[in-house]
Amino acid sequence: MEVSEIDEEREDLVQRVANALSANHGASTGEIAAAADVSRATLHRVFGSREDLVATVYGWLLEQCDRIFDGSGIDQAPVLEAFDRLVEGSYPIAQSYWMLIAKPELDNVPEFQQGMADQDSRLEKFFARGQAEGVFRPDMSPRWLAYSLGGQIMSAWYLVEDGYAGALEVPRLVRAAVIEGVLARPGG
Amino acid sequence: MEVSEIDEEREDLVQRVANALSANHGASTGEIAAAADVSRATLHRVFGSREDLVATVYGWLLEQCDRIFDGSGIDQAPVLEAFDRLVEGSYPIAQSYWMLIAKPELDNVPEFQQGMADQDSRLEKFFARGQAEGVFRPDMSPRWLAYSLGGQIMSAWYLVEDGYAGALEVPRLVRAAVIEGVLARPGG
DNA sequence: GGTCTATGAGACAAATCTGTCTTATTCGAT
DNA sequence: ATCGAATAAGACAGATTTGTCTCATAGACC
Repeated sequence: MEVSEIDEEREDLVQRVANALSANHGASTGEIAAAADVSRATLHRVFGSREDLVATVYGWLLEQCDRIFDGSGIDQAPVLEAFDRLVEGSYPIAQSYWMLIAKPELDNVPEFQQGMADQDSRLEKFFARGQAEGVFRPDMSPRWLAYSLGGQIMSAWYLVEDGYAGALEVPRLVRAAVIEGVLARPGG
Repeated sequence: MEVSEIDEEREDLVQRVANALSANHGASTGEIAAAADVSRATLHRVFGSREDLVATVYGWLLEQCDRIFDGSGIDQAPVLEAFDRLVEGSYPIAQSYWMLIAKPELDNVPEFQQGMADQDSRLEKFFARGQAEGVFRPDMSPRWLAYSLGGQIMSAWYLVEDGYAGALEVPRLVRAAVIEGVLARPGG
């Protein structure tokens, strides 16, 4: 058994646990284990206590977010191209990431507070860059634009979850709604 | 003690319990009681079991939503006027209402499923009406526009919660972001 | 085949949560 | 001042959850 396979299995497990926790924040270790398709004993062997498990999942989500931001070229790629890649990349973990925001379980863990603040700042800088380049309107704070995008991606996740759109439509829908707005335009 | 005062106190209590549950979905009755500033005994006397308590809060939130929709003139008022009142009215309960969406606790209670489906449909109809009147762009489904607005209001709630905007700015911010979009326009 | 490792199943005590009760206190009304 | 209703505080048993342990099984590797 190779090391990379171990890692892959472990990451798959973390992913499944994250999904289980996202779907039901207060799930017991028994429910999490069932949803992740492992025994409760294995869950404890791998992650330790429930608190450790949650911390591991949170840390993993923050790492995922970092990778998605990196991969989208958020810091240097042309703004509108990065925007599309950002939406496409972050949409799958939208619900899980929202759990980070909504859950106060780890409010007293400075590491996670800092990690989330860093993600927020990075997205805020992206919109500030877009404004400086004249792409985004300058009369709303980059912070609000960042929050707004996050909410749209979350909404798109639920739209797909509820069966009203396909996953492949998400980038188009979010782009149209966020970038262009919902107003009908005589000019097209 | 008059009846109306009893009702007011009860409703205040429900409000505080809703806030406590919104801030921490998995809160124990002890935590909820502490957050609502009553004893755990009173909580049980008033609401019954924990499950009954959650059901009461959920029902109350759905009623609130109905009242806000009614008050905004969602079904008949001029679209853009209703839009502003909708945002302004629903913003305070945004986080609480999101709890309804995110929590599967009452998935097996048809009453709540129906109530939420009704709210969704009502908001969807609003956007369909706006499209029919030529106010909203017709190339995105009303369902997506409804979800999108919900996400924006949620984002605005967090923006205020985190101290990056004042409550009074919310209608303007949401209106600008949703209606007009974030793109800079040569035409202003 | 034999061995080693990881896992699932189940049991178990400790901790936590829930629902109920009793008692004392507070507050308003008379 | 006294009464009565509502509450807070605390105790309590039962249920649930958690963390740990043991044992049996399945699969990888020699």
